[in-house]
Amino acid sequence: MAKIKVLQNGTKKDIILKNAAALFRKKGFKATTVRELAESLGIEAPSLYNHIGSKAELLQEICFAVAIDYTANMNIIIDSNETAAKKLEAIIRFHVRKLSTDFDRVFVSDHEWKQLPKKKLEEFLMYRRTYEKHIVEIVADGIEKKLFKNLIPGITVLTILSAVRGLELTQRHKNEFTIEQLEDNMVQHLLNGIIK
Amino acid sequence: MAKIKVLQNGTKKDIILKNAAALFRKKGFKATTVRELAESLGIEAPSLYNHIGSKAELLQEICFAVAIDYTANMNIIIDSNETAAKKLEAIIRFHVRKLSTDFDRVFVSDHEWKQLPKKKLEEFLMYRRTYEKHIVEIVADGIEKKLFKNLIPGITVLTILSAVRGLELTQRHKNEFTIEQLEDNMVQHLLNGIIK
DNA sequence: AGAAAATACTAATAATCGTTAGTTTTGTTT
DNA sequence: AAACAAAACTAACGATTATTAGTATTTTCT
Repeated sequence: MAKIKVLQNGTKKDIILKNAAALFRKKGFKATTVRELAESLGIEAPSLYNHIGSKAELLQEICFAVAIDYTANMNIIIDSNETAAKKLEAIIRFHVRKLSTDFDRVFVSDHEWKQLPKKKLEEFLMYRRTYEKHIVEIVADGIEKKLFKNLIPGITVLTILSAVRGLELTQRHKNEFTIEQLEDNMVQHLLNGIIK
Repeated sequence: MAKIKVLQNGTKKDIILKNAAALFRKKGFKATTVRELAESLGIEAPSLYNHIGSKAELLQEICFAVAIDYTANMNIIIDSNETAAKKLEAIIRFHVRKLSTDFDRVFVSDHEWKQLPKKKLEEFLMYRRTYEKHIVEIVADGIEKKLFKNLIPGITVLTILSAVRGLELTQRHKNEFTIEQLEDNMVQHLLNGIIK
C-alpha cells in the first residue's frame, strides 16, 4: 500500500491527528477503531504504530492542544486593559471562530475528554477549572463595576460556556449563515442578556 | 446473589434504566460495560438478560423517552396562545428543570444519541429536527411581530439549544446555586439577549 | 406444601479490540 | 548500486466485549 501522503501543510503525524479528530468527532473516541483510522489513511492498522504510540495518545494530543490554545488566548485577554464586556466578547468570538476553523479538534476536546486516562483527565480538568475561574472573575468584575446585571457569575459563565461549547456546526447550518453572522449573533445574544 | 430490589417507585426495568443512565452519563455508552451495569445492580451480567433485550435497547429507551417527553411539552406550548417570548421562556424553563430533575437520562439523550443504531438514529434525528423547527418558528414569529431583535432565527435557536443542552450540572455547582436560580438566570440571560 | 414462573447462577462462545512480532517493501543517502 | 532507515505488510496474540446455553435457586400462586 502507498505511504501516507504528506501534503504541503503538516507532517505525517498532523495528518493522522486530523483524521483521528474527524473520526472521533463523528463516531466518538471509543466507537472509533484503530482499523478505521488506518483505513482513512490508506494503510493497515499495525502500520499506524510506526507513527503513533497508542490510540489513547491521539486523544490526549488533541485535547491538550486545544486546551493550551484556549488558555493562551485567555492569558492575552486577561492581560489586556479592556472592559469586562470587551473581554467577554473576545472570549465568545474566539470560541466561535476556533470552533468553525478547527471543528473536529475542538469538538473532540469538548465532548470526548471523559475518555482520557485518569491521570491526564485530572490535568485536563485543571485547565478547564482555571479557564472557567478566569471568566467568572471577568463577569464578577463587570457586575461590581455596574456594567452587568446583578446575575450570579457562576450561572452566567455556565450559560455562556455551555452555549459556545455545545455548538454543533453541521454542514446543513454552514449553508444557512456565515461564520461572521454566527459570531455576531452569539455575541449579541449572550452579551445583551447580561449588560445593563 | 440477591434479586434486584424493587423499591416503592418503579419496576425492575425502571431501576435498570436508571442505573444504566447514570453509568452512560458518567462514562459514556460505549465505555460502559454490561458487567458494570450488572454490578451496580448487585447481580451477574448474564442475569441482566432476564430483564433486557440488549445493551443497545437501553440506550434507545432512554433517548426516546426523553425525546417524547420534550416533544409532548413542545406540543402543549405551541397550542397555547402565549406570546413568542412566553413560549420561549417556557421552553427554556422546561429544559433547565428537566435537566435538573432527570439529569442522567437527559444528559445521555443529549450526548450519546450518536451511538444509536442507524435506523433508530434517523428516527431520533427526526424528533430533533422537528423540535428545532418549532422553536425557529416561534423565534421567527417574535421577530415578525417586532417583539424580538432582527436576529437570524436559526442562529438564535442554535444558541439557546446549545446553552440548555450543553449544561453540565456537577455536584460542585449544585451547592453554589439552586435550580430556581439557574432557571431564572438562564431565562433572563437567553431572553434579554433577543427581546427588543 | 407443591407447582409454576421468575430470576439468579456458572460456563462458555464468537467477535472485536488495541497492539506486538517479524518480515518485506519503499525511499533516501552515499 | 549498495547500504541504511523509514514505513509498509501479514500473522497473530491476549484481553475484553456482549451475549447465549444450560442449570440452580428463589419467589409467587394455588
